Amino acid sequence: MAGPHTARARARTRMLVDIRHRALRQLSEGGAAELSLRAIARDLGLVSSAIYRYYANRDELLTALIVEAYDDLARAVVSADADLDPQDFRERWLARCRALRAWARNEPARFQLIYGSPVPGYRAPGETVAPAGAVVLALLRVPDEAATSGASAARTRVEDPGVDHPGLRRQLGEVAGALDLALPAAPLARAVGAFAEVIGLVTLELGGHFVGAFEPADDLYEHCVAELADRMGLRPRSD
Amino acid sequence: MAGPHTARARARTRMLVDIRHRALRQLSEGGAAELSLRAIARDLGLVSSAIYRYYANRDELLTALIVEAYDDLARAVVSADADLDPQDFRERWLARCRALRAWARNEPARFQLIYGSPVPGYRAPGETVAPAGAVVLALLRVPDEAATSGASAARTRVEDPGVDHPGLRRQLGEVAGALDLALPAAPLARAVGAFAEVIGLVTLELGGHFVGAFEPADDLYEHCVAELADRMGLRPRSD
DNA sequence: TGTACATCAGTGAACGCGCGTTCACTGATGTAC
DNA sequence: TGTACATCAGTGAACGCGCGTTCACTGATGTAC
Repeated sequence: MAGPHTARARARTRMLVDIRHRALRQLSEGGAAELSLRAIARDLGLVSSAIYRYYANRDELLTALIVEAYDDLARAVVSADADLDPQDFRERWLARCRALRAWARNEPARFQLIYGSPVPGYRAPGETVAPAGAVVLALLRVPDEAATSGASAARTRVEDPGVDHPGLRRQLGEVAGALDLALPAAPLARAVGAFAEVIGLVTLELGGHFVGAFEPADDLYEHCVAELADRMGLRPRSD
Repeated sequence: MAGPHTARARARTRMLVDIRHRALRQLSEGGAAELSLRAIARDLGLVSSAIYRYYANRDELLTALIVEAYDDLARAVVSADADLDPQDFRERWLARCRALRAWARNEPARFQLIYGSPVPGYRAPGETVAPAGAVVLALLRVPDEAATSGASAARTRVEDPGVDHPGLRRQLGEVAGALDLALPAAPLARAVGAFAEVIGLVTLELGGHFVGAFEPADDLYEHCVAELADRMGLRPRSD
């Protein structure tokens, strides 16, 4: 990351940032399909072809934006519980869920970029997989730590019906391995379902599906993520 | 719907259908942002301006496609349990959830049109609200009927913590009124959460977020909607 | 410290493409008497 | 049953716009000796 400290190198880094910055403005105004290299160049006072000194083509810029969005979101979620008691898994879960929604509402275009409709003509390269995983992990880490830390895990495991289907058990095992999670199959499946519900709630809210029904959706979201905490056996102040 | 039965009227109806049909093909190839009136005209062997005899502009065509997508999806979901025992609420819930996913996988572009990122430059008119409600209703009807039919409702209501927040209770009451549901606040909130999870799971699957993890996602989906059934107290063969 | 050469950001013109929408028009279909 | 008029589907040209990408180029910045 250090790189050469010539004036030219510094100017280049800055230009790369400026390009992404203008690109984000465009995203927020018209979605990923409207993203235009020519418009970015225009905004920056450059001739349209100059952009190609920085990004080889439109897809490369999109990939950079997607990776950065995943990174930012994961960072926002992970840091949301920094000031909380690490053993208070329930409050940590709630804080992280709130952070996800807050980020999405603050940057709806970036949320749609990663969890919305696929961008027409864009094929996500492999390099987006790891950053995407970081977001899931940021949420699943909490029930995972709760499970390994004892108390709540024991309770849920007793009455747990388990995961019937062997294919799903295998998939869950591999996911646990890849994300370095210790959660057994059943609670892991439950956590994945919880993640999907969180994404679903935010998607519906941003898509205007709660207009005229849950508006604002604050209380609904709060209620739902609390219930998800219940479902995952996250009790307050486990000691 | 009958209208005049002249040759001209029949030709017009057919043309309207053909236009939407070609539009759907385009959607499935490039998403809503790529939808082009000129391309549709070209496909149909018309001059570009001829389209305007049928749809006043691009937004009007989009609205027609959106309304039709909601209608189709709602119909697919509602009819999924036609052959089942009406009292077997659990199997009916599973059948309807499976139908929603099957429809979405079969017509991903149409699913994204209604639950994906907002179409740039398009502002949904009021006439899309009712059809959108029909889809939610198609899923929530099952736990609602289960509740009014006795058995399972009694059990859940006893140990139910209820909905704390008065604002949310009011919103839930209004939604219940608008959709003609008898579910009390707490189970209704749970059902809305379940709907969000279903939409979230399908969104994640279509968005490629399960690639390399839950692929295929059949078992995960099956497991999650079964757990949602448990959560809503939908037991098999309630009698 | 100064010079010769290599790097590379930015230019400007061009290629070839697509879009939504308007408008005056032709000619076939439908309606009223 | 036949005629006069109104309706309306489809034409073709045009307006004004935007896009991604390539290419040969100029001139400033950086590097090696």
